[in-house]
Amino acid sequence: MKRKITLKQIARELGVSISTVSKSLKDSDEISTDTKQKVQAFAKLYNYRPNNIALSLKNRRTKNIGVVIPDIVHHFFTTVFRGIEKYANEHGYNVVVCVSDESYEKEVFNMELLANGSIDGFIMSVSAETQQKNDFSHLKEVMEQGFPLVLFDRVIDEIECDKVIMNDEEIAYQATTKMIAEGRRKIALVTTESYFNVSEKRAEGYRRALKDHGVDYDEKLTLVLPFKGVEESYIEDFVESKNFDGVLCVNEIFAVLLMAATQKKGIRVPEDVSVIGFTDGLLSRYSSPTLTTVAQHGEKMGEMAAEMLIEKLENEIGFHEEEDYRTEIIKATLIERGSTINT
Amino acid sequence: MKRKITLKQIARELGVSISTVSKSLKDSDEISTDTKQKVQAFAKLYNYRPNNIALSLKNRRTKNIGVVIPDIVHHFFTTVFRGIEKYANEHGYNVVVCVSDESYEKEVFNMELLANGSIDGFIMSVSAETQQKNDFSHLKEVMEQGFPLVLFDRVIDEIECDKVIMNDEEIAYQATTKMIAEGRRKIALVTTESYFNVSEKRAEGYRRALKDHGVDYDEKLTLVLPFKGVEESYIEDFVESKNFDGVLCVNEIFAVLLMAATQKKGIRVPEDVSVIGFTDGLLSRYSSPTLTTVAQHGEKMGEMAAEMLIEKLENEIGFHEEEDYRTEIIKATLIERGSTINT
DNA sequence: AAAAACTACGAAAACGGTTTCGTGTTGATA
DNA sequence: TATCAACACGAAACCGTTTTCGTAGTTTTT
Repeated sequence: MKRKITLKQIARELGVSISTVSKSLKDSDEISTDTKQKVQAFAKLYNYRPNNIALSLKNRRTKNIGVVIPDIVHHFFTTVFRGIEKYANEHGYNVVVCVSDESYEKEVFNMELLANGSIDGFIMSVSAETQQKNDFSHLKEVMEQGFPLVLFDRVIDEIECDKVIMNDEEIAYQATTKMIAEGRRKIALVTTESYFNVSEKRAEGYRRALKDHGVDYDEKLTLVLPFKGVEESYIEDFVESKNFDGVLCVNEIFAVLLMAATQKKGIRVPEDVSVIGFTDGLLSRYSSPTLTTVAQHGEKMGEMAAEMLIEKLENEIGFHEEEDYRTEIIKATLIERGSTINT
Repeated sequence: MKRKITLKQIARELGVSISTVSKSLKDSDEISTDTKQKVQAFAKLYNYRPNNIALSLKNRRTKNIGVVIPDIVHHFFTTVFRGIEKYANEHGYNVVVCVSDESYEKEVFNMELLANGSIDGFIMSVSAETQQKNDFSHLKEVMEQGFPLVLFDRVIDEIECDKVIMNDEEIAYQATTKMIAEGRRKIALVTTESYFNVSEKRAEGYRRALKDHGVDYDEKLTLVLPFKGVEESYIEDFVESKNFDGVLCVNEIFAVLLMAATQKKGIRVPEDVSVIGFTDGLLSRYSSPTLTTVAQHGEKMGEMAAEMLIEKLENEIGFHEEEDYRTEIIKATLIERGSTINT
């Protein structure tokens, strides 16, 4: 167990001062070529690497970014995370992840922990419980302490900071419009209880599309499912009792369940009913028929979020002009597969 | 932008020394009750929290653990990660994640980065490329530097360290046996190119089950698919040209693709063919029919790995007895669903 | 009343770096 | 020859803690 070598040890070994070693390794021209070469050779031999912790303390920056997300076992968040990690890594940052598990308390706890020096800034998507409670003091707190914050997907209007969101309303509009173009006139919506502003946005796009194209909006054709613990019977009952020829689902699970329910009843997809979902995950790609779905480009969102955060971090070093916060919109795209009639 | 308050500031404000403040906050009995109360009240008022970086430097431990995995957009790794994060968080550790993306170079690079003080120990699953190259010097390196290492799933026999694996051979044996019990006699295997020891283990279990039950092993009934870029036609061709009444697939994607191919050809699952996969992800739960599959209990693996690592970390503080490395086996279980005939 | 023992606190080292500011030794300049 | 700049390096402060050890001042002991 040989601990990593330090400047002090090199200095002692070579009979010079710590400063000389430090400067030599930075190739400072304060030091003679001779000495520099000697030090550099020695350092190389012993595979010297500066200690990150010491650097962090000195520089007051850790080169770590904190990611706080509600869930990691979830395709969308996973892809966003992938984008963050990728961009961060390419730019010399490491990523510390905390999962809030949709809990307000864990979210607050984790953020406080990270804010005690572990990271330079936050990227997060707030938990369901936090959205319900409508309490964002922990976010304000970290911002006041000078931590840059980038919110993605589940963002908070009342917090002023950088944000990355999707064009939920618009893409739902497009998806609905596509079904109308196929000739569908009785289009259903399967959504979740909506303290999620994203679900709400999607519903709005859906309704606007109906309205714009002169299709009647029937609120009975909207099925609202609970956030946790969806039972298949909810969907089967809906399929049984309602009459529709198109469905927009706010995630791919609902879409696949719905396809299974219709098919079970002998209703064919896409001949009798068109189905469009959200999230381009495994389910969409491998269901039968394959699912036409909204690709959210999570990885791109993650990269964008990381880019915005890192830009703030690097600029902070310079002077502090007026805060200007951006909201970037990542455009979702509709991927046409087998559950709709493609033109 | 009010930076966090430090001991020094409290000391100055209260006209005492830094040591006194530090001791007061630790409720040391070196300090008079009076002073302690004053300091504690002040610290509370200004919400003092010790700086993690300074603590790390002082204590030579970061309370961070490094997780290096090949992929995060992958159900199994995601669940393992979830387990790690959960256990770590409950025990006061944060988790830094690096994704190797199946690349040897990234794996080495990330580990070196993390080893410069960012973390206290590693949990990892080696990349495909590393397994191919058979070069594990970076693992030996970090171990020599005194970092505890826990390997999971894709472990390396030649590295001596703590390990967490699944009983792949045994569960494949069980799965195959189950199909034999159903009366299947022509059982196929769909697997990946096998520099993955896990795939190999599964194949072994499959073969042993056939042998033990007197079923002929026909090597033509084994389909080996590439690691990346599987095309559906490979599977369809296999279904077309071979004759089988049961299939064991080493992951759920292969299983779902295979079910789709058979159904397309008019072969029914499970009436004509039983199908069993690995990984209890969304696909297995929402496919039609639902898939009988091997639940790998990734979360449990993650928790176990974290537990083993943290135990090593906390014990290190004491004295260093003989190294004793454990290999824990997480028992996979067979989840019976609609793609097999359940008894 | 002198010695011993507490009490309550501060100075300083240490963790591992970076960086500013001397300073002794050269060689060149006036 | 006295002065000065350049060169090459070292001392020390600093980042924010913890912890050991020293020490005034007070109290107890003999």
